[in-house]
Amino acid sequence: MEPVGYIKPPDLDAVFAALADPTRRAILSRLASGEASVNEIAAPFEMSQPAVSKHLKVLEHAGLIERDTEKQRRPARLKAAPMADAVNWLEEFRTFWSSSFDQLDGLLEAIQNAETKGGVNE
Amino acid sequence: MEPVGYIKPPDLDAVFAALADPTRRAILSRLASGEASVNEIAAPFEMSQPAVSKHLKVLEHAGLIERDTEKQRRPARLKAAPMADAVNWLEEFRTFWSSSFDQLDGLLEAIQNAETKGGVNE
DNA sequence: ACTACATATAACCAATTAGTTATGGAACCA
DNA sequence: TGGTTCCATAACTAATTGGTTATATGTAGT
Repeated sequence: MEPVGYIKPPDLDAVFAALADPTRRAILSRLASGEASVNEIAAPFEMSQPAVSKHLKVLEHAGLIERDTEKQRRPARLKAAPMADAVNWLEEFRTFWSSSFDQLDGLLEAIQNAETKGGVNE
Repeated sequence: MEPVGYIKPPDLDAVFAALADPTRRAILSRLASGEASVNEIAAPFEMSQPAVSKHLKVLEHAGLIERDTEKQRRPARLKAAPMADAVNWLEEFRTFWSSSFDQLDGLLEAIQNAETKGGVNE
């Protein structure tokens, strides 16, 4: 049994890998407007139902969806929490893409990092 | 020649795939504290230099790093812009992970989405 | 009991990935 | 000139991925 208050560390490998496929991103977008059955999810895609079931399994494994079991349908519902983990990791780099950092071309970068003890870690 | 003002569409496939590997994320974190040569990057890892060169190629292809050429070194520097594209895509789902959306268990979700015309797309 | 439906699973396949070792080539040092 | 350092490339391999078709399973309808 897990200790009370246990929080599983975000599996960024699985989350980013799940997000790396356009079909899976489309599925997530679809689920943002409500849960859907496998066939409903599969309809827009030119691909077999088992292929979609596989994508759903990848998404579920990454914690990005949940499956229900009602009658013979197994609807999927969005679980966006792991996306927050992904964004949290990316946010550590915000400095580097905002405020036209590229123009400074790494000048401030060196200075700034010389006086911060910490760093960007996983 | 490209038209003036042309903006290449973000290749989310390549960006997310590049981020899906822990070695590559560690490399990006390393580069956040300044550019580094291939050997400097490779040092902390228990893996051959060619393996690291491959990772760098993946990161470069995703637009996440740039390579210089000075003397015989080929230092890599962080280019974080594609991370902003990734975050932008993820931000569309912020509603679903913030404000304890999970507790509501999809109740508000259905209502809210019934009255918004648009949706979350790629 | 038979049929249709919704989904999962198995077996297979081609392409990609992440690593390896071996080698090549350019730049520096003596 | 010869050796060393830095890096890239080639060739190979094992594992993973994303798809297929065929089949199995559970549920519902008649």
